[in-house]
Amino acid sequence: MKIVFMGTPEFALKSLARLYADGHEITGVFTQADKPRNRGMKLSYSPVKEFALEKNLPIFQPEGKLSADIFSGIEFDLITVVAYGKLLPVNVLALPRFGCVNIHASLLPKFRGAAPIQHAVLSGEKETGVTSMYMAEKMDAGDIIFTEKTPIGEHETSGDLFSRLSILGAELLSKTVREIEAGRANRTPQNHAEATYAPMLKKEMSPIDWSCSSKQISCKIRGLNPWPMATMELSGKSVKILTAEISDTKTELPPGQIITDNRTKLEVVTGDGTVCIKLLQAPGGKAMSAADYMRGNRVV
RNA sequence: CGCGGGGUGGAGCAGUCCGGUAGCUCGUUGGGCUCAUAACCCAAAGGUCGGUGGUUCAAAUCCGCCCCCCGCAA
Repeated sequence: MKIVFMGTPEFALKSLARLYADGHEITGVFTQADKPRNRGMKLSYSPVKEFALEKNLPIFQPEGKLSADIFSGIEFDLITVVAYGKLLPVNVLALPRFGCVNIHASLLPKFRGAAPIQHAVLSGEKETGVTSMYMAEKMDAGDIIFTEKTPIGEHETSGDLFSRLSILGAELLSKTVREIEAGRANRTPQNHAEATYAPMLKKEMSPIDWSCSSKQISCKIRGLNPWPMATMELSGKSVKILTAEISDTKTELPPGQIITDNRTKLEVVTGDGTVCIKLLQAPGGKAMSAADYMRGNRVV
């Protein structure tokens, strides 16, 4: 099958690599324009572009809105989109014979939008997954083809889920394309009434509100990891909390109160209990255990 | 040259502005105390202060260049 692949980050790379490995003819790879990134602000290629370069696939990096004429010189039966970062206008959706297929990292109709994985963790979901669908004009609102579920681990971060779901997503895309080719890909409309939205995360979400429940705080710490990370004030600095565990310490102290022996244990009172800070990262420094941190920094 | 923070015994930090004996909290090792201990007391080992060149009687500290780490930006 001749396929145009559209995607940008690491998450999409797994899918592209899978389609390539499946032997499909990738007639075009669309990815976001190169941007200055990272320390030094050097121009960097997206993971998808790196792969396309390596495999000598034709690369397209249109800026601004997509239009149908960009596709005029390309032969393709299907467009697949995985975390591309741009909306496809209707006239593009109508181009391919087999339609446009998208992999979305949630169990649609829940968590439509840019950050489905993080929001699944943030809201304390027991399970999430990946969905393949025929794309519609509205974002993530297309008819569902297949769904693959996976439980969210008790200690799992967004980053952990990202890597697991990128593989699940690649497998699901592989299966979806296979079934489309065989004419067995049915479409099931979403129940739009149950749709929820997962907007891009913001840095302002970082500070922890200790009046929330321990459970909510745990979800926040895991959901905002690896970016933008949950933070708290510690010895006058904004410190990132990498991992923490809900502890069973009983207390009448007010939320936000720090309980510590200044040596090994660092706990903070929440709305309904306490959480124990395990790994943290001070400004300018590397991640370290709470015990390491307390060797050189006063906490209370 | 995008902006900023940092590199000091095994760990985490202070000392740098204003050059002059390598410091703190831990850890490690040995000893002591104790019914006992991750607690307490005593002692010891462990450092080319990221590298390099320079200034100086003297550099962790001042100046030049280089390396590495972290954050911002997504």
